[in-house]
Amino acid sequence: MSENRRYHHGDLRAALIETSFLLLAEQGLERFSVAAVARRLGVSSAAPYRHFPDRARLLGAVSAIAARDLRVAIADAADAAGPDPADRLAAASGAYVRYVARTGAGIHVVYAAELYDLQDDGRREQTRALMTTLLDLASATGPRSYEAAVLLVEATLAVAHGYTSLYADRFFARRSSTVDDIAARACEAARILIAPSGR
Amino acid sequence: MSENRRYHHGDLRAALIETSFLLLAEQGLERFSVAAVARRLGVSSAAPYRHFPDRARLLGAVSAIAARDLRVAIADAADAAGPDPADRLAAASGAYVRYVARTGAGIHVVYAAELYDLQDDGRREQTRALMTTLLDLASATGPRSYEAAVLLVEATLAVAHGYTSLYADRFFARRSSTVDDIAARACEAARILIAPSGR
DNA sequence: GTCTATACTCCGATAGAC
DNA sequence: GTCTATCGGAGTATAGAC
Repeated sequence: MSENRRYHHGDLRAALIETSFLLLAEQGLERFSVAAVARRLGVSSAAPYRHFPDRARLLGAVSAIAARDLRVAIADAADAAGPDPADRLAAASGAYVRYVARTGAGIHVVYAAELYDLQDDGRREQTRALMTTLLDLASATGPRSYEAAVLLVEATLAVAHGYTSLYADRFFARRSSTVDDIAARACEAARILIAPSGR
Repeated sequence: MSENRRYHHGDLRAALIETSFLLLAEQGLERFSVAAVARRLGVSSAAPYRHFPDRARLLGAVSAIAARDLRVAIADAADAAGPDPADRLAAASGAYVRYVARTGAGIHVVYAAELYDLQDDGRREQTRALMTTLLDLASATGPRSYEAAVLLVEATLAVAHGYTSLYADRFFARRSSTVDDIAARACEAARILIAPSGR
């Protein structure tokens, strides 16, 4: 897996997506570029355009996979959290922090404004499934209306995304800044927001 | 105040900072460029470098002013919120949303990683004063340790920054997406986090 | 399917005229 | 203090050879 390996043979399309995740995690969406991905893979800057017509399509593919993996991570965390609906939704907040800290592909990538016009049914499906999973977790916490469930999902995501962004921007002091620490705090905060009086 | 006005005469340094805020609010830190600021002001791309040696220094000046104005906005909101310490700190969350939605200059600008090495005493002073104001508001909510106050400030900022980021990324549905709506929700969420049992 | 080469655009920054 | 002009570098994307 050396840096200079050529991808004459393998599946460059998959490798491009994989390396895009690495670069997103390392440098964020801000500095993401198709050219840097190609460089990292040791292929020419033109090679990616055989597999993706433009930058947005590559990011769209990354976005779809991120939405799917994020949904799975959230579902797994909810299942690991036990039967209490509030605990299950709160666990989604912690899972979000961990997934996005590891991959750099959070809401800002999944729902990136620059991908808004992109026609990509696979991505649409994954983003919708992600939101459905979150709404189901929220609805399970009580006899809430759809609007209330949306608000609760948004609050949970806001907490998770806020902690994740501050972490990515290196706002937290070194000592208390492991991913698991931040994830635990995001989870705890979400738990309080979901059911302030409960527990 | 037309687009084509020349700034031969006036205070270009101040105009550069002012226009930097406009561009940050319009396009975010991601797309901020010195060249675009110069273009907007109708001066050459070289002109800004008579007033700021490089891009980081211009952003540093913006950062210092943002920290100062944000601190004032937060202090004013706290005073308007009344005597209850929890209400006062929660009001900081709403003030953050409103200020950053208007100016684009939030934590990610004030504490931008790319400005970390910047030697700028004025900016240091403003960022420190901002944090002091927040820590004072947090400490007033109860007999907390310094560490607990830091955690509370971080939670308040995480909520505010999360809502603000989601708003900036156009994540919220059109209908419920006025700045004041989002600010109110951030304030309410912060209020719950600060004193879940209170009120 | 990947390459080299290239065109285009944008940015940060500098040199020197006025 | 601002200008014009320019350099070096980055990125997106395309054309055409292999």
